[in-house]
Amino acid sequence: MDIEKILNKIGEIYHPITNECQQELIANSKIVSYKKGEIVVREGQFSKKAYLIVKGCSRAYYLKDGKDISDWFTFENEIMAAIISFFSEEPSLHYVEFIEDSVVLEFSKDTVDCLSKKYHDFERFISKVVTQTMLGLCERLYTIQFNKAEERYKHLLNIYPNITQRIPLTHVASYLGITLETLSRIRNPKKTNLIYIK
Amino acid sequence: MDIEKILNKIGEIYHPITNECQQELIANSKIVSYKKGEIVVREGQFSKKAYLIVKGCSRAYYLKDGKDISDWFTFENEIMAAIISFFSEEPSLHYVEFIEDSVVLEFSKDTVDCLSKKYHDFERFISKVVTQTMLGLCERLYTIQFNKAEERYKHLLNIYPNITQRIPLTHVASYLGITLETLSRIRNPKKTNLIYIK
DNA sequence: CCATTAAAATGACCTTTGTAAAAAAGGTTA
DNA sequence: TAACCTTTTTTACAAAGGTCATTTTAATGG
Repeated sequence: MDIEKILNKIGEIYHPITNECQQELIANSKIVSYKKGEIVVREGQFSKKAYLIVKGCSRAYYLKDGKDISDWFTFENEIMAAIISFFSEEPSLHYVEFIEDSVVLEFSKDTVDCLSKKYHDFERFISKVVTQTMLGLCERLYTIQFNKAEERYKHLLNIYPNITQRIPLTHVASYLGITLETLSRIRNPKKTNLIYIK
Repeated sequence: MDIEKILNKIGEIYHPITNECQQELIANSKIVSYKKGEIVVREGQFSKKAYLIVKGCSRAYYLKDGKDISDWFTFENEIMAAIISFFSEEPSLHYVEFIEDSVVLEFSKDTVDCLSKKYHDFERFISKVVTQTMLGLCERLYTIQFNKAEERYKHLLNIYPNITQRIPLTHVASYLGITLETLSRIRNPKKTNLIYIK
């Protein structure tokens, strides 16, 4: 598995990382495999780790009144972190779980800070990641603010056409801010009412 | 009106800006006054301006099916921008409007980029602003994802206890993702049903 | 201070979505 | 393959909140 290739790939998406910097990042990271269902961060913990997904996928979720609510998903070439804990001095509200058997490049906030100081490119790279994340959250807020369940689901399918092949529907539903039952109704609409109108 | 004081203030909140950098920022900015109701950015425009509110307040909103939906508000010592247009090469989805007669320190994305390159402090300052904005969006998403109208309103009052003194209720309602009527019901609950139970 | 306009509250009604419980469909393992 | 467990679908019902029309209240300009 070719880490350089992946770093070049995400460099394209955000901001290119120089070779030297890539090497130093790799030197300060480790490749780790996780099994489906493994939880790497729990509520209340302080987690300063980031996980660049090489293969597989993961989700962040939190418990509200005991209910599991998914907050976001990350797939190949994306970075997962317990965002609040990673960027602030607060404990995590989120759990982070791998949804498939996964391989990740794991590195710490310390490494990020250190490389940011040393390599201007890396600072810009991180800044772009954060900016893009912010813009993504804007869009999600937009989607959720005044859209009906069905519009939200369709919008999600636009972005991740086959998300339902990889993520259980329960998680997709809570991510959309709706219940599993509502999602199920959307996916299996009834025709009866329409047919019997005289 | 003492701009240095305001820059020190927001420096405290995010990351301190050196005096030299402050001066250069001021030299590349201008103080502008806007009247209540003035719209400075419209949908479809490209806007690379940021507005540090010295006095007054503003809101960003968008039109969905012709309906005015407020997306965020900024008050004294906060920075307003048409976030999408400012940070990406996309045209703005938002309108930006001043809700009160306001005074702002106005500067451009070019100035931000230039100062970021020149002053490491400033780059960190901006990075913190973006990071904090991102975390704020996370929290808002959290509030809106699975909370009832009343909980959302109370949560907002927690953060901005007297927002209703400055922002019309229509805008507060759409910001919360609910209708004005629903907000009105929350604020003026009926007691009748409870009294007449035999 | 009145006239006019804009903002907010109210009430009746209806749609959407949540809740709870049960059945069905899929997966996994012995 | 049978037994078990998890995920998804289905149904009936209830609650929350949206829509529309109307009234009340507040704000603003002559």
